[in-house]
Amino acid sequence: MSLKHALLGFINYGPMTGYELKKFFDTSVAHFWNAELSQIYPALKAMESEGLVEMKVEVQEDRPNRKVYSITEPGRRELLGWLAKPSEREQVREPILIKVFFGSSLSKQELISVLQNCADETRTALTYLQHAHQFVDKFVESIGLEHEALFWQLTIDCGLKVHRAELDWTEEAIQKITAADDSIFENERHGYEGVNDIRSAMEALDRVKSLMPGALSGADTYLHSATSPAEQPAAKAKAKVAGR
Amino acid sequence: MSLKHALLGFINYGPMTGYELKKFFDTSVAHFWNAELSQIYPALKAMESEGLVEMKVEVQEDRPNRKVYSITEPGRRELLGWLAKPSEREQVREPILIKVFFGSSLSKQELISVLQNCADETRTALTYLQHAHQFVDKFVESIGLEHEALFWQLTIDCGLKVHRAELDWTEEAIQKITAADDSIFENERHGYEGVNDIRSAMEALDRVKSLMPGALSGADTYLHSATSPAEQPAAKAKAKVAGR
DNA sequence: AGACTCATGTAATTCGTTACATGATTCC
DNA sequence: GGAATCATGTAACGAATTACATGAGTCT
Repeated sequence: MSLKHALLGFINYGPMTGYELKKFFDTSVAHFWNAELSQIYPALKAMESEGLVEMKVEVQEDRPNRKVYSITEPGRRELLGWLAKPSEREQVREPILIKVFFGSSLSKQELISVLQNCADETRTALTYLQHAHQFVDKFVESIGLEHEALFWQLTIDCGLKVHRAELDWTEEAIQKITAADDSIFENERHGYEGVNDIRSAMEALDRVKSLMPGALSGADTYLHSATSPAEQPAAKAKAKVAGR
Repeated sequence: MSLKHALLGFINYGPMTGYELKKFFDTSVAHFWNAELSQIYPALKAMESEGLVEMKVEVQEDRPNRKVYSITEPGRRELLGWLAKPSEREQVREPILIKVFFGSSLSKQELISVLQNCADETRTALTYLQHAHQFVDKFVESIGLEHEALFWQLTIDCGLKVHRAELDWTEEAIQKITAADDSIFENERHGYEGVNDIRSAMEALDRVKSLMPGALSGADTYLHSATSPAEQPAAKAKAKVAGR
């Protein structure tokens, strides 16, 4: 669970409230991690009962009281341990790729506008990240946290690179689709009746699989392979080695 | 909810069972969408009761009966409607970027090995996708579905481009970190006491924000902006225009 | 007058993963 | 003899989003 560790990371900068944590999230890691207040408050409570943080109430007259959380020694240890551990990857989920995958059901124009829309959003994201880069520069200068700048900027660089690649792909995809023969679209209206027999398709799958031993063995392996030996209890031996 | 639509997409190829759907998922869209059987079966049941698919039991002697689902007219309409609609983006969550963001707490060596590990995983994913590309070629040839090849390959191309960008970033990050001054690491052991005062940091944030009006306004905007006018009930007017 | 900021939460719901349950057959 | 394939599910749990609730103070 990364949320707790992200919270710990911020609280490690200095004691703060849930409300302030939300602000930090929104102005710094929003492009790769979101957290709602309704998630932050219970998380803090849980972390307190686990002894990772301590809470002190700051009484206020005119506004609601503040609950200020600070990190404890076990909390700091937990944070450092997690930071140094190899990263679990989150399962990718890209609705746009589902649309492209089944694109033969759409008209050429429909598919292109879906992609166009996608490209526009990516451009917006890129602009945002470029601003964010400048923002970090100014912020770091304003408060004197030059030692953090490298790390913060790196996360933005990652977003920029990945989004540029996405945009690149989207534009290329639009070109390829534009250039494609009309007959591959709107399959239903072209008398295309789907795969006549699913079972023969499945057999074809198996045939090709056996032609390429190991090729797709990674399907389930390559994603969740935070395979530090400690976490892979040898007893289970569930690894599907399939052909290697 | 994209899962239902992905299922519809496959069932649109031809009638099939939950078990077969899982196989198709694993050999075709696994790199951008995962689905467990325990999720597929209830989803199919729900879709049946919504009238999007129809089910027929195929009795078998030696093995458990098969429940074969086929798409209905409303189901096909639902699928086509969803495919043509601009795509919702899923919120990105990248634990690795949290680690980099708080990288100043680690030693240089620790951070580098986390990234090294990440690079290795990305390389594995790239290899997988290259195999997948060949796999699709052979499969398409074997069963004669040339009209689908373009779409299927495009989804793999996307994965390849994005992962190459990720790898690129990771390697660059490792270089930058290697080159960085040692003093920015293991901040706690360098007498770094965090941000002395969170409140002054928050003020600095606000100051820089007002210097760059609109710069970070996109934080919440740029992600979930599947802003087809129909879905944005003007009545709410919740848009945080903040400075523009 | 209406919206936004500060500051806390709870409850409901959705989406997804992991674990558990069954049971014959077939492959090594 | 043990594992994998075929074929269906349920139950528990976890993470995250959305909606709902409260209420004073400030900004436009």
